[in-house]
Amino acid sequence: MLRRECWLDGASVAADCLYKVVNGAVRTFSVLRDGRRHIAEFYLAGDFFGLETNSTHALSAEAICNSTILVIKRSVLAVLADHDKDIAGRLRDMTNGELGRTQAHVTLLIKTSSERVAHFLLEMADRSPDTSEIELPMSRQDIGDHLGLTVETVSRTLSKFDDAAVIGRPSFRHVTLLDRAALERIQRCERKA
Amino acid sequence: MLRRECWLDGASVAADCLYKVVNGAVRTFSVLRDGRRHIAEFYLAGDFFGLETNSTHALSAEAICNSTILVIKRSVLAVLADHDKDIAGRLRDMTNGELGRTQAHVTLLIKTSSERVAHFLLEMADRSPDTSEIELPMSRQDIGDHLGLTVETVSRTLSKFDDAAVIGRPSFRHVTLLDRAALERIQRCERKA
DNA sequence: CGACGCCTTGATAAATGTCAAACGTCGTGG
DNA sequence: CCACGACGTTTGACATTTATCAAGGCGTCG
Repeated sequence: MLRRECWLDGASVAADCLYKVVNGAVRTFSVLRDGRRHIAEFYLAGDFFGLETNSTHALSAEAICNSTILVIKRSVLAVLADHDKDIAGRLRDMTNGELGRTQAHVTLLIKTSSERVAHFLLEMADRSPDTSEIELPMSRQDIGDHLGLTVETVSRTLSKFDDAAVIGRPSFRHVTLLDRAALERIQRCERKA
Repeated sequence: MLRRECWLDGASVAADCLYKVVNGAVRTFSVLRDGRRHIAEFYLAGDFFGLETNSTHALSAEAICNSTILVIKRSVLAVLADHDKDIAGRLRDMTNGELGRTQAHVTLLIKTSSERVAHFLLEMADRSPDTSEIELPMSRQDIGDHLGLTVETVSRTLSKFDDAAVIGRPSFRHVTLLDRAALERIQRCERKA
């Protein structure tokens, strides 16, 4: 179990283990030479991370609040998977899911700032216990680094949504979805083919 | 075997099969409601595609020149994988590789236009038989849709590289890397952590 | 030779980033 | 308990990047 601000170096530790967020929140990220940081994904309670075993583009991981993390040795998992088809299948499904989410994120990054923020809010809402009340564990900076936007743009976009009564902001880290349909209209994008 | 401009609907066909490019080139893509298109990946001779089995964000595929495609039924593959650990392992490695490439592409999309184009050229060069002579099977529009840029920006960036004697352009679809180090400097970005 | 498609280039506009300042919130220490 | 300071957030003015619109060039194929 790991506690707040524990840090996992992408190059050394991550590839060796699989992790499960028991409670709290984790971000996986990479830092560019010039200091820009990209947050690949946020993982909330119940999520698994560390699935990517590709060595060249390994990500690092950090807890963003007090968190409890379950660590699973890959070597142990491999043995289990060899004997249990169900475990192997679930591993495969998780990797496929991660691939799908990553591809969706790629699509997200070619959109406008409003579309990105709307998508992010809807996604967070869907992952929350209450689908219209969002407790954000991450800062605006984190959101920006995840969406490929600056803090200022994230903040301005949220203000715009607030002005349009699409969301409410009882506090910095707490967002209320007032008009989900509007958000979905803004985030509009994906089509069958 | 499929011929030029054959089209695979992401929703129906793709999830059922795995494909191998015997020769030619294929693009996987999704189209947004407003007409914007995003090309997820280009696949050249020897590459496999159709690994993503995630239903919600399924991609479509198209050949971009005369191509020969090998089609592998997933149901058959599953049976083979059950009996042959080697096949299962290779499937897993391919999926992991795809995940890594997709994550790298996400990182790419937060960079500037020059960095994106430089990265693209280096990647294509590495996948070419001759690592400094690139035959591009795709149009500028395709490159733009892959990098999240407009045709004009792609063209201007190439012209800039040309002016700086970083690349040569004997013809539209043929690029020569004159100064690989410069490209790598431009594309500079990823750091260990 | 001419038409068409693709590519390049230029002028302009829109979106987002940068820089700077003010505001709130929260934790700390007087 | 209140005052202060640090930090995260918001907002504004301005700069830069990239998209958009428009025109012209080049190459290919009928």
